[in-house]
Amino acid sequence: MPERLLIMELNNLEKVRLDKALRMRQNGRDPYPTRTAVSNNISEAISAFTADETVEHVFTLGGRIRATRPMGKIIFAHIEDGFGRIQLFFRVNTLGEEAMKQFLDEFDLGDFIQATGKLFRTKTGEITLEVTDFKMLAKAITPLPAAKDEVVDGEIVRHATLSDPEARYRQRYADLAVNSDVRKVFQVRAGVVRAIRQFLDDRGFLEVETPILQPIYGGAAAKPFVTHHNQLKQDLFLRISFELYLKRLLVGMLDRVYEIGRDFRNEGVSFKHNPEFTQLEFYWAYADYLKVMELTEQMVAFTCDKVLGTRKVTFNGQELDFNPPWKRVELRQGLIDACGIDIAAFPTETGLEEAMKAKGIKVKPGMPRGKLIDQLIGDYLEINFIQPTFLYDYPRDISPLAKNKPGDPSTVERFEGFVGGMELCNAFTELNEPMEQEARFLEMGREYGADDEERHPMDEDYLQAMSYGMPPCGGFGMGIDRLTMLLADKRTIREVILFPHLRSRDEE
RNA sequence: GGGCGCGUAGCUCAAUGGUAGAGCAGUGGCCUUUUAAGCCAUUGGUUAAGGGUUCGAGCCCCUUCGCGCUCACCA
Repeated sequence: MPERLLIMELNNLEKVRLDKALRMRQNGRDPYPTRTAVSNNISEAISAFTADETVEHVFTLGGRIRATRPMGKIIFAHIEDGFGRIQLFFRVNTLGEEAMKQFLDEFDLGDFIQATGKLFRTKTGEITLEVTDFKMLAKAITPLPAAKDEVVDGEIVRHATLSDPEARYRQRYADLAVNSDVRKVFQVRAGVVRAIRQFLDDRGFLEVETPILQPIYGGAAAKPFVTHHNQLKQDLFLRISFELYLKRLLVGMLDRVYEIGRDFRNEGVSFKHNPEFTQLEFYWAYADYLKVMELTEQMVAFTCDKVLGTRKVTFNGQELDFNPPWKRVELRQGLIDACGIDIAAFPTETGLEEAMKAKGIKVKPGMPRGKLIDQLIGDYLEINFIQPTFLYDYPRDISPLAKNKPGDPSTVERFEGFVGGMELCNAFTELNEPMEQEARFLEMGREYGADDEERHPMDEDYLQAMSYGMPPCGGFGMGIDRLTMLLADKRTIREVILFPHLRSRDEE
């Protein structure tokens, strides 16, 4: 075994632990054995014992040492694995003095240990493993960033545990090892994805995968990340949405498709934005945005049932009720009620800009009308939609992929879902007319200008696909991270992403 | 990118411009039903990094790095 860890300058605590590992090896004990004899996880052992305490239960358990209480001739300790926590009881009568000394000399908090013995209850009633044999499974050189723990009312209370957000995100492994509530967040997250898959699979949707590396990006107004294929000498973009590829599949008669995957947007980070995030999109032939609205309510309610067992969710100190139907607010009327501006009365950006200025709203000059409306939504509506709410019927000029509302050329059939003051999802009746789609692309090109990174590039192959005929359909996109935030009661997206993006540390 | 705040021992936190401390962890002892066990003793610091003011800087000033909040940006 090498006697150093070259990547790290070891502090005193780490040197002591490394010395212990080296000493173990010298004494013929492997601090990192290849195999274990673990028979069950801790939760299984406890369940078996409580099911029938009259018979003898012998287990070999593995886990990290979380607390030790040596008391001379006996030692109490707690170990924890991914499923539970249990007390160990070491006694000189059963183990002998040498083994007791070995435990005290070689084992530290955070080490992985394997312990064999039978379960019993101490006189305070705690289920405990009386250890007859034990060995090191993996020595921890760096101490876990936590002191001891205790159990108060069934909850594990870790004292002086890692709490600096930067350290927690950079060393998420330590955060997870030490803060079991963080582990729960990611169980919720996995449950969300599992529930959504089940919901869509049950309704005949086909899960597909489309390119992440795209020669032309589209489907959203966002700045892309750029990369390069060396051999093909071709610039490629990391996708900003799946939309244009998934809708090509409807042309190909895959009538119901969905994808859960990663989108990348080269924009600022915030409590609800991470440069890469997980998105669900589905497309549904022969449906429209009204049907999608209903399916959305059902899907989210189903997810709540599966993951939390309730549709009433506490988020940010407020109770959210995910029972359908969600509140429905028409965009134009919603803005009239919220700020007194009727966007239909201002068909040009200059008119709308004047109206907003008249209300004392700060407006950056030269914004297209769509962006002005977007600002109104953000300022007056989004933050106030705490309970699940659909905002519907958007202006055509901020929705280049959505289909016109019949009889109203300035409005498209689009809705966004808001919960907890935050946009959760976005959906529309999909534009399936190639001539109109081409016109929209050209308009967007004019609106933003050639130098605006957010302009929609013309995707000629997408128009080619649509020209083969695309069935009428509804489409939908939702941020998985944001839904997880709501169900896990986390106010920042970084809490629901295992390794959120952080600036690189400058190491000289 | 702008504004405000923060960065002290492995972890959690103290410290009027005047000798950098505590609890836990660690180390050495005592202790056969404890549970943040207890008791005695004890190690541990380039106060994020660099520069400046001062007799003297963790504290005041400047620069840099990182993080947080917020504004801007963000279909």
